[in-house]
Amino acid sequence: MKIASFNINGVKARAEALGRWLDEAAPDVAVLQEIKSTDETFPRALIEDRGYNLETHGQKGFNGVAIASKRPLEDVRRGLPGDDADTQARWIEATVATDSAALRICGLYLPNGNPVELGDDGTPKPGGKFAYKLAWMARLEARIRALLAEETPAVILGDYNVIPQPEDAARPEAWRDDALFRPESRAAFRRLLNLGLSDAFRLRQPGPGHYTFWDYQGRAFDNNNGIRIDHVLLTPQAADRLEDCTIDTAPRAGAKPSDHTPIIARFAA
DNA sequence: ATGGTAGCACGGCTA
Repeated sequence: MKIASFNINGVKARAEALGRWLDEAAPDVAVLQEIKSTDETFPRALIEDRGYNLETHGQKGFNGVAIASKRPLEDVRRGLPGDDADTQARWIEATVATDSAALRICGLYLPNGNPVELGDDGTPKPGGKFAYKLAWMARLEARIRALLAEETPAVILGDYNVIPQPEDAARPEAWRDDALFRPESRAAFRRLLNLGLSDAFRLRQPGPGHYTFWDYQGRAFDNNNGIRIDHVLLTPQAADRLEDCTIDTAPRAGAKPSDHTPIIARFAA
């Protein structure tokens, strides 16, 4: 059972690259971020013709998430709870039946948070993008607390837009004041782990040099000047079933790539 | 110091 996350940076621009990856990696479930498409304009045939069920949560121009699954998707929920005024499409979840137990899949595109704007007291400026990021992370924490209380296997994966540790960036000093690496962002991410979630990739692979995003500019991929910001977090019941977790760098090296590359977790049954 | 790249959609924002 392979479950993948891929920030595709525009589903319409990625038809060839995404199709190629689905054929080669053949994930059972793929959560997609930054589809940059409405539900109505999503090129569904790209996914469905390959035998996937598809649930989308899109918006025009920006953001947007989706779940593709070879098995049926049930109990689909769109939007992260906790703020009815939030119109950004960044969260979708659904249940996938497996041979052993049901898996809750939560796909997310966490706000970038730049530019970082702070008030005179050093706290995030209300209404700013950094404050929105941190507020979204607080809502995420609340949703994860509820998932943990259910004591069922849940996989919460996507583009977290957080560099957890210095070893997760080729040049951490370049990110020091960035919303992806600010202490507030890292602390909020750590709070999620401290609830009892596991970072699937770090359960299997320690050390520096493992990235999921390389900027389009400055030959960043050729120089492996990347950051690890796409993560697969597991409830304890999901971690019990983890077999491995790998970053698939092949799509980033291909033609007309996304600036992210997929991360894939494999589970028993 | 500036400009370097990309997507959406066709102007400017987002990353």
